[in-house]
Formats: sequence, C-alpha cells, structure tokens
Amino acid sequence: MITKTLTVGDVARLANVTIRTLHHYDEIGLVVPERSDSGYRIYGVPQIDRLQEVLFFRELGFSLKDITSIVGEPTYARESALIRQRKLLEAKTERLMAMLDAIDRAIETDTTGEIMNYEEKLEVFGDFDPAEYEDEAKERWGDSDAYKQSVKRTSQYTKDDWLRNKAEVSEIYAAFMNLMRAGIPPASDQAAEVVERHRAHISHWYYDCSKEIHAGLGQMYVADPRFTKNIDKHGEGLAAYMSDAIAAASS
Amino acid sequence: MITKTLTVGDVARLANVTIRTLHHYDEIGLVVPERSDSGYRIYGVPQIDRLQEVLFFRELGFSLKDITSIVGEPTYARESALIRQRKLLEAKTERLMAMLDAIDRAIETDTTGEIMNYEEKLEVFGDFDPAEYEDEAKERWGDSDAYKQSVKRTSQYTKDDWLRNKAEVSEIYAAFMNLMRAGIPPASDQAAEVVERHRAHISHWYYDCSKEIHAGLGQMYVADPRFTKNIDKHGEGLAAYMSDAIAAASS
DNA sequence: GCTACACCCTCACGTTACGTGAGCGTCAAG
DNA sequence: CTTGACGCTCACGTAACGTGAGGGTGTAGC
Repeated sequence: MITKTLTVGDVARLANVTIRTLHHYDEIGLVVPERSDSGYRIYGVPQIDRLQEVLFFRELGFSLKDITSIVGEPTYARESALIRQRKLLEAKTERLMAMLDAIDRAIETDTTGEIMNYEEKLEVFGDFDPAEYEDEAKERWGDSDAYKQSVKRTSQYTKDDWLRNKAEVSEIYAAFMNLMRAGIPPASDQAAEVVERHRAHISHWYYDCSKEIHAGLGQMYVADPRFTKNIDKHGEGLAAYMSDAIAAASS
Repeated sequence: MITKTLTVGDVARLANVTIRTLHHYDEIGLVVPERSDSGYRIYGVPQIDRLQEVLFFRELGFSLKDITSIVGEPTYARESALIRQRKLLEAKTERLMAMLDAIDRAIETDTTGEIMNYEEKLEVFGDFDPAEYEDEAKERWGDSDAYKQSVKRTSQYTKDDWLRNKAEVSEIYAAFMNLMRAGIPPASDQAAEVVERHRAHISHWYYDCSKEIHAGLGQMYVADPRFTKNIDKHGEGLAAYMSDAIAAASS
C-alpha cells in the first residue's frame, strides 16, 4: 500500500499558504506532520485533511487557539462555535460599515472645505444616509442619472445642510412612528401625506424621486437588512410600516 | 492666564482610553505631553486637540504609523489617505460578508447533517444566494411569509440540491448574458422568456415569487451594490440588463 | 564522484497596539 | 506622619506569522 506523502513545499503550494505557516502550525501542535529520517516534515492524508479543516475555520475568522479546540470535535459542538462566530462577524461588519460612513463624511467635509470637529462628527455619525455606499456604487452604476444627480448635489452640502437634512428625516420618521403607534393603517390618507413628504425630501436632497422609484425604495426597506436596520433604529417596525405605506400610496 | 492642564488619568477618562494607551502615544511621539517637575505627564489644550484627531483616525481604522504622518497635515493630503482607507475598508467589509455567507452554509450543512468537504464548500462558495442574510433577516422580518417559506425550504436542501440550484442559476445568467451580448434589448420577447424562467427558479427554490415581488427584486439588482456586485461577477452589466428585462416584463 | 541548485531544517528576532504586572516615587487628606 | 490614590519607568506577553541567518539534504547532470 502506497500512501501519498507530501513535503512542506508541496503542501504549501496545494493549500496556498506559506511554509512558515505550516511550521507555525507544527510548532503549536495544530497540524503535526510525520518526519523523515533526515528530519524533513512529511504530510500524509490525515494531516492534509486536518489542515484543510483548520484552513476552513481560519477562513471564517476563528483564532488558531479556538480552532485547536474545534477541529475534530463533533458537529453539535462546532455549530455553537459557528453561531457565536457569526455574531462576532456581524458586529465587525457593522462596525466597518459605520467606519465607511464616517469616512465618507470626513471626505465630504474635507472637499467642501468645512471642518467638523470631533463632536460634530459624532453628531452626524451613526445615522443612515444614502451617501453611505457612494464609492461602491460609483463603480457599479456610476453612469446612472439618478446617481450622478445625487453625487452632484450631495457634494455641495455643508455641515449645516447635512444637519438640516438629518432633522428633516428625523421629523418624517417621527411622523410615521406617530401614525403607527396610533394604530392608523399604512393605507390611509394620513400615511399617504407623510409618504409624499418623504418622497419630496429625497427629491430635494438627493435626486428626482418618481413614484415608481419611491415604490422600489419602499420594497428595499424590508428586503435589504441594511435599510431595515437603519430605519428601525428610529423605532421597531418602522421600516415595515413605511414600506407598506409607500406601497399603498403608489398603487 | 490660566491654562487648563490635565493629568493622564483625567485625559484617559475624558477620551475613554487607557493610561497605557496615552503612555504608548507618548513613547512613539504621537501625542507628547508636557511634564511637571516631578515627571508627571501634563496635557494642555493643544495635546488634547491632537489626541482627539488621533483617536478620530484610529476610529477609522488607520494604523498609528499612518496617523503619525496624517495628523497636522493639510486637507488635501488627508483626503487621499481617507480615500485609500475607504477602499481598504470596503475590501474588508466584503471579506466579512463572504465569511458570513460561508458560515451560514457551514451552519446549514451541520444542522442538516450533511458534510461538505473543503472542495465542496469552495464549490458553492462565492456564489450569490438569498440565504446569505438569513440570520440578519430573521431578527428583522422573521415573521414575513415569504421569508418563513424560504427558510423552511432551504433548510431541507442537500448539497446536491444546492449544486443543482447553482447550476440552474448559472444557466439563467448565461442566457441573459447571451441575449445581452447579441444586442437583444431587455424589452424583448426573448428576454421576457428568461425573466420568466428566473421568476420560476426563485419560486421553486425559495418562495412564491409574484410578478410584483420580482419587479422589486429587479430594482434591487441595480440599487443595492451587494446584489449588483454578485450578479455582475457573472458578466459586466448583467445586473443592469436583468433589472431592465424584469422591469420591461412586468409592465 | 562531484558540483550545482533547489529545498529542507532550526533558531530567533521583528511586527501592532497596547495589556499587565513589578517595583517604586508623589500628592493631598486626615 | 501615615494612608490611599495616583503617577512613573522598565519590561515581558499577545497573534500569527515574516524574515533572515547559518547550515544540512537530495538529486540531476557532468
């Protein structure tokens, strides 16, 4: 019986890691290969399997220490680890998005020559804004008219503008919340009025928002967790209520 | 003239950092305070200002080394740094999202008792799938019917199912690409036929997808960069074409 | 058999942004 | 003058390797 044996270099190329990494995993006992007479590391099938599992969990962001206690464990133990890790990653993602948001604002103020101080930055920080994904969007649909318009307008706003903008949004959200708490259905005249204010707001600050585009936005409010989350910060269920109201108003 | 002077502890509490952090910034010359006769660190207004700026950039994920060369620089130099940093963060965010995706799959296979090996995981990995944001979505709109349906169905799929699913999607995307490359307009009968196949696919694998819901999805394909990106992986401009085709078919 | 040359080995220090004591001085209150 | 809170300076530890230094091993070609 011939067993496939590989040397460090082979494994490194196969698994797309450096030799040092394999040395390290050997050192900490994570993936310990056999040795040849001359002391060369020899990787057999079991070691390769183990390495692949290790790399899989590493890819998911687990620490090597955690991986040590995970690999070889039964399914149920791994599952809870996965779930914990997911929460962690979710938090990281959110943090990164907030950072992106903050950077956009910083860039914006730099270009408009305004200077926000630390508190002013915090003031606007953490709030939702379509400008959040500007650069990302620019690469993908940078030639859409609505998008161009939005960039052109937003690029000229001063800090005061943004604060006014924010105040307006807060007011609209508050209006929706009031209706919702009062038990007034989304498909009512009162809701329709706020819907219209919302659409006007977008048209004023970002781009011409037709009823059709508005309807599309409304769908995204519940379909895209990013939107849902940001809106629901202002009140539980707000995104769903707004979505319904916008849908009702446009039909 | 009385100048406000603060000691390390004061500053640490104010800025919400540890004393060690301030020591460190002093050591590397990032924020160097004055000293009292007895050697105590004394922070004046200029140092506090500088510290705030440092912390701001730290919040944005810059390394201390980079911050060293950024603080105190004129606006234009900072802007390019901000833009570079933004790209970096964007990449990180994408990576995290891919990790979330992979974790979801791993959890899924663990719970359904299937075991995917490394290659099988990679095989499905990196492809777009509505299940991507399941947990996230669960918290937000876990009681939507379409969502419940989707979870119920997807939770029972085996690895083979996912691969078939993936093959089907690839085929549909390829069909759209062919039409697009052939210069056939999105608002044509041929495109409409593929649109219908797409809708049927979603209805079959995830949830009952009405024409209305499908129209909403189509809008998201260009409105949400995450969707756009994932779809455009299969071909530049595919998302936009699909979006147009779906819009044309539903009007 | 000898020489390249590619490949392997083991130290062991460097990296980032601090955390965490150890051992010891300083200051204001009682 | 003690006491406790606070400050100081080393200096090693952390995570996951990167990066040489200095020195064996294996084999292909002459």
